[in-house]
Amino acid sequence: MTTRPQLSMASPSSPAAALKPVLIHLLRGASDLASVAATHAKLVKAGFASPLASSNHLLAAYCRCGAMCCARDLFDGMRDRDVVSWTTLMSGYAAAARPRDAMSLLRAMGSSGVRPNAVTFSTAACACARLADAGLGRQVHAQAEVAGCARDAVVATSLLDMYAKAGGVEDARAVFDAMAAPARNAVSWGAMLAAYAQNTLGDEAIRLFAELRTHGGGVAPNHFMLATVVSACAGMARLGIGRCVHGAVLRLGYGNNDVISVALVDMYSKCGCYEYSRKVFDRIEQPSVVTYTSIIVAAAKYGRWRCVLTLFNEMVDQGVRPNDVTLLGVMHACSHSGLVDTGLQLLRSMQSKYGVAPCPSHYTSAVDMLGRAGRLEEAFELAKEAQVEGNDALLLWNSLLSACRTHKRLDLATMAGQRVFNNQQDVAGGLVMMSNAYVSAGQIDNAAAVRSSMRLRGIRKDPGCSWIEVKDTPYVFYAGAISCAGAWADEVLMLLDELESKMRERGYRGRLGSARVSDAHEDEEEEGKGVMVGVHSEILALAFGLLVVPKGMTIRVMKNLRMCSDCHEVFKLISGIIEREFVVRDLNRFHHFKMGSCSCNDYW
DNA sequence: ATAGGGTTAG
Repeated sequence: MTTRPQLSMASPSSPAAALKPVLIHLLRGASDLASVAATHAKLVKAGFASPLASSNHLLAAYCRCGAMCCARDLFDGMRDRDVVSWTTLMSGYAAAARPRDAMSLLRAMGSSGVRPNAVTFSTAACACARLADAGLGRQVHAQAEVAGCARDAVVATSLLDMYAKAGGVEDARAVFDAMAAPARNAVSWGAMLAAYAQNTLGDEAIRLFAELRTHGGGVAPNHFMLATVVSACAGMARLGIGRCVHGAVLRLGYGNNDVISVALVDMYSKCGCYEYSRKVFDRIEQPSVVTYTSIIVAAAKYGRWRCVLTLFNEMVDQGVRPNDVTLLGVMHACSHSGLVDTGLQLLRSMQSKYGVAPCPSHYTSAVDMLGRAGRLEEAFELAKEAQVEGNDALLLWNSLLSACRTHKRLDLATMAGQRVFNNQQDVAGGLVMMSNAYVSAGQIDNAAAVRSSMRLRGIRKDPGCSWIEVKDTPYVFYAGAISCAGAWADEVLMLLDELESKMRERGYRGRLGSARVSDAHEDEEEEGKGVMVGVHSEILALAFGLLVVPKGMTIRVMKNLRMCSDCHEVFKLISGIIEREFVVRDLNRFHHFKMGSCSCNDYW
């Protein structure tokens, strides 16, 4: 930021009183520490440093620069402090990712006798949101209620957001419901939509969006809401509704909004329609880092590495500097296409070439690609070199464990498993990996032991499920449970029998449904309830899709976990037997099955 | 003067 010479050159002959508004104006426009400090000096010289209003402006200016030490020194030296002084400093701490300091300031404020106002409560709620601490947030809520501020639109919206970010969607909704309808403005509707979307309640987000249009009391959808709803559709892979929302985006005149375009690119790619993603991207006039990244990530999901590298080079040529997410997307593309050395090179050169330091996720991606390629010793060395901690470490070592499983390297799996256990974090994923590694090595007893220790310790993993959208309605399938097919259940079974025998003729040796131990990668709670014990959810969803999706239409199956190698083989075989195309969305990529093969070329 | 919501990655 530059200072404004025409303002700093206030006439020396002007009376001091005239200087004050000029200096205050300077402060309000300043966002760099040097000019704030310079103006501070001038204020002191002119004798205005101590009056409350000037100090508050200075305080706000220091907070805007993120110079929290300067802000604190100033605050501590102030003779008088009013609610604005306290609130300004609190808000500075919250914005500087120091929510704990903001909250201790709230307590100190209480004992100093200055009464908080609506802005103070809103700021405190924001700090609690950053801490994701609903307990502390509830105390703020209670204080605001007592002070009569809780119905204030801004306070209520901040509290709503706080509950949502602390995982209490019901509490967030209660705050929303308690707001009088006229108090609900575009921001509160947007915050409630985001609350659902961020807590993976996409259906609720879509329902609320519909409610806005019928009972919104004149509040029009804005770009915040549209981006949120599109992202909710992406999360649930709901192509039908996603296209409707895209229509609304265009009708409302937001077709040129970058943030919405990014959400649309992501939505179409997660719905299995890369071509639509491409169309949305091609309409963007001046793609930014984020828009380039969204299409790179989309192409990476489809294993289109040539496309990814072309886009990446084009972006760099255009002078758009890649960020950490872009580079991760390119690395994923390398990983999913077997371009191990290109990917590793990128990891080693990202700092010098693009000024981006490798994050834990970049190391995880690199470990993943080495692991897939069977270069497990290198993967292990790199994992150690990365020196990551906490949840990041879990992801990293899990990735290695998964590779150990695929390549039946129990020796390394045990060492990697140890690293997972050493992390005091959520270990469910690691334990499942361990159990699967034992299964692959034929050590069924050990696998069972890990599983039962999980049950004893009350550790659960999200059950694996697959779903398919038919005429805008999602049908969700769990392993072994055919009841989801409703009236079609019997026909699903018959079709699976028929397919199994046809696959046999082509050399398939497995079984689609039986109590196989290798099914351990999916939840077995449904065991016994279904007619076909052990049949994987994606196979059920596919069979259902083959029956109900009209011929000629691509069948799109979504899955919340990664597809297992058995199912991958089965899907390839089925696509060769039946002349239909189907797309499976994995946890992290797409598989397009056609005439007996898959777009991933078995790299996954 | 001080305050509230959104996109890409996992």
